[in-house]
Amino acid sequence: MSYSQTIIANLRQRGYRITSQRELIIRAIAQGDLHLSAEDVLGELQEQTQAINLATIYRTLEMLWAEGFVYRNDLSEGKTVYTTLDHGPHAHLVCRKCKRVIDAAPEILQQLHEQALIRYAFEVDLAHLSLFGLCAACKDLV
Amino acid sequence: MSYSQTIIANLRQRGYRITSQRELIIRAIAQGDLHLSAEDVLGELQEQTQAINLATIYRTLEMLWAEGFVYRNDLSEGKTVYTTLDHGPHAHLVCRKCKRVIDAAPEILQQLHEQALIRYAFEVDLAHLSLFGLCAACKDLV
DNA sequence: GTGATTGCAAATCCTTTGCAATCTG
DNA sequence: CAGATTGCAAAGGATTTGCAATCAC
Repeated sequence: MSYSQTIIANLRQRGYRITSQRELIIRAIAQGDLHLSAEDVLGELQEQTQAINLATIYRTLEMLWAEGFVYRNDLSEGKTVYTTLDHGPHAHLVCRKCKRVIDAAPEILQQLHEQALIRYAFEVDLAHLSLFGLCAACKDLV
Repeated sequence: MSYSQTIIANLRQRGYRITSQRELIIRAIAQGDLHLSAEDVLGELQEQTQAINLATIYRTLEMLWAEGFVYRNDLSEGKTVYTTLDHGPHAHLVCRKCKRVIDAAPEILQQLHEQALIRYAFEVDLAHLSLFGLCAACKDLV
């Protein structure tokens, strides 16, 4: 069973009605490794000539988040982006000067994850990570 | 020298002009351990009957962040908050269930810091990093 | 059928911007 | 004095909301 189907089955079980809109939105967000904003989802769906109202997308994403099926991240770009839970862990390196966002490989988080577990029995949520700092270009300007 | 004075001296050195508005904003944000939004800062200043335009506060906070004097958190819903912390670098492990905050030793971030530099030439801000996840107690409940 | 969900448009909220007036160095 | 910074008001962009129409169960 694909992840989007898992989500749908669970939602039905919890009493939510599965409309064609919800199905499309869930499929869009569950398929990729991307971080999608509400507007991104709209874009994805419009490519398939499936017109859906933005407000519906906002409502659905909010619902999926509240129900625990997607993560919600604010990348300092002014808009909220969502990802599914099976999206592999990785960090966002957000430059505080030029606002560029670099997706970093998950390996750089390994030791942090291990050490937090060993020292504090704390399980760091790797898919939630946004790290601020300075990118190469901006660092050199200082 | 107080931390706000340190900031001011540094800014002057970097060619910024120190206006009364900037001084007030810096004092407001440097004084507490709180996370303040632009509007919060306005509130603080209005208590002292110091009227400052919100746009100025936004511009100043943005500048202070870009220059590395304040930390910025976009994790809370809706609006951006800022903080200064003059004490040593450390990570906050924030449990997303019970909201408990564990202060972690900076060493657990070492490899992450190094790897981000090596792979992406990205300098991660180590101080006042907030990492979300599950603490020991809450992990066992799941 | 009935209550949940959608679409639409207007409303809100946070943040940014253009520009003339005002200050700092 | 020159250029940086402010205030103001208007613009901008993301997100939310009220309400009638529509759809899932």
